[in-house]
Amino acid sequence: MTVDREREKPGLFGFRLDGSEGEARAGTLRLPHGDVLTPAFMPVGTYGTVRGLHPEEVERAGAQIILGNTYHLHLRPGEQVISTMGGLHRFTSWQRPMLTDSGGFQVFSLAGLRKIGEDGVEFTSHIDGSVRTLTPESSMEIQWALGADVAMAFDHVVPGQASRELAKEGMERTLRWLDRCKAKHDALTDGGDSGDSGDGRSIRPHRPAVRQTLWPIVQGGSHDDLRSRSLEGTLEQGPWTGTAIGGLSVGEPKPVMHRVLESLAGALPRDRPRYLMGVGFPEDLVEGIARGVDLFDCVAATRNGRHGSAWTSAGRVNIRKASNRTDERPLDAQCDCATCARFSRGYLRHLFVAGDILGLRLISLHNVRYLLRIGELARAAILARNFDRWSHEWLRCYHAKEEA
RNA sequence: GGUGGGGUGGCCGAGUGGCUAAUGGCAGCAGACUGUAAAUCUGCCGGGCUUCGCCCUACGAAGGUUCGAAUCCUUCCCCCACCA
Repeated sequence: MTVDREREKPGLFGFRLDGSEGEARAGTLRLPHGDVLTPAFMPVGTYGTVRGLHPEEVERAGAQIILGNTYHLHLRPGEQVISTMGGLHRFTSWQRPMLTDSGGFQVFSLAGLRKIGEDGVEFTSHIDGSVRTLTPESSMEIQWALGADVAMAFDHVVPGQASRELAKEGMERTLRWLDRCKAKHDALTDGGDSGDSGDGRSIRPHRPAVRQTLWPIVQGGSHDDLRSRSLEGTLEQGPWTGTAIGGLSVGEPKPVMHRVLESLAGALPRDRPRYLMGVGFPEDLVEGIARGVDLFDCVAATRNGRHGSAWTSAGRVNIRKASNRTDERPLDAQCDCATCARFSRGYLRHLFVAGDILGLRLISLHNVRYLLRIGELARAAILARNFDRWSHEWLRCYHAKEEA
């Protein structure tokens, strides 16, 4: 069985640098459920599903790893249910690697529904109004029960325009919480046996044991010195198998994001994957890769897809526009996705106007593929030591279209 | 032929004397969306202009009452229901 073979490997978690050019890197991330070739985009599956898409479609689009969300899965169906059902992989029938976000982003996105304190955060559930508490410890317990390959530290995300004072507070709290996350995660990791018979038939409660790693998150808002202190404090608590950069693309101007990435690039461990959380749009991936980022995730592919907005090599396409009514062309003639393989813009527009879910699905699928392909193209360019030229050309064309 | 009900902006449908160019909804047009409270949200949506304002034309048609009418009166046209 796969599981047993993986156990025999020297390590379940690893990262190998396959090539680099400037800051840009190509690598192989080893996780219990398989390898991830980087740079890579990770589709977001908040509720244990990449919204609207069949896991087979997500696989065929080239996704190597997807996300789940602690807060949302805790509210519904609850980690007990998922654990009883054999863990998130088995529950969702996704057998490739998975990563769960800690709920830290919800501290930011559900700002109107939560109260933050040193111990943790109190949320008023948007589902039934009940009060739910998330702490560094409970986030670890939930993620442990979910059993993704990678668990994320519970962090305090502040808005991009946050004052230095607020950004400092969030950053320092994130460091204190990281200490608690690590202690709790270590305890969980050391505490159990594998709990998994490995034959795939066990219906015992799922206990992921050592098959999960914890990644810390660097915060500090738009302030380079805070970012630097955050990274320093984070690495002191290591070693870690990966490092995440959070609190970007939350309202700050793009040049600020680029500057923060540049300021961190030199100090981030070279032999560990770097994950830029919540990013991004196509241009953000290219800009991020150029600044040393290996992993990305973003809801925009599926959300914008559901809203009828597609990324294409000719610029953004709003499929609902009247100009698409009798357009025979695919969304993007250069795209190799299943949507572009057989559907016209005119038909896709019709599906949106008619309100059929197929339209949402097809454009979501296209957008997911579009971002995954950027990772693949960038990787190939880096390995061919052609990334600098490729990325400049790509960005030049991209911005030309934006202005057209 | 009789009786009753009704005709409102592309469609449906509120409004029964001034705050009405006329609530809503749909359709239409455009925009937003970055670790998902989003198949969502926002703006425009009679015509024209120098468009945080002004001017025209408007609630089946014509005429009337009134300072003022989609709203009241008269006649006509059309639709629906029931009765002959």
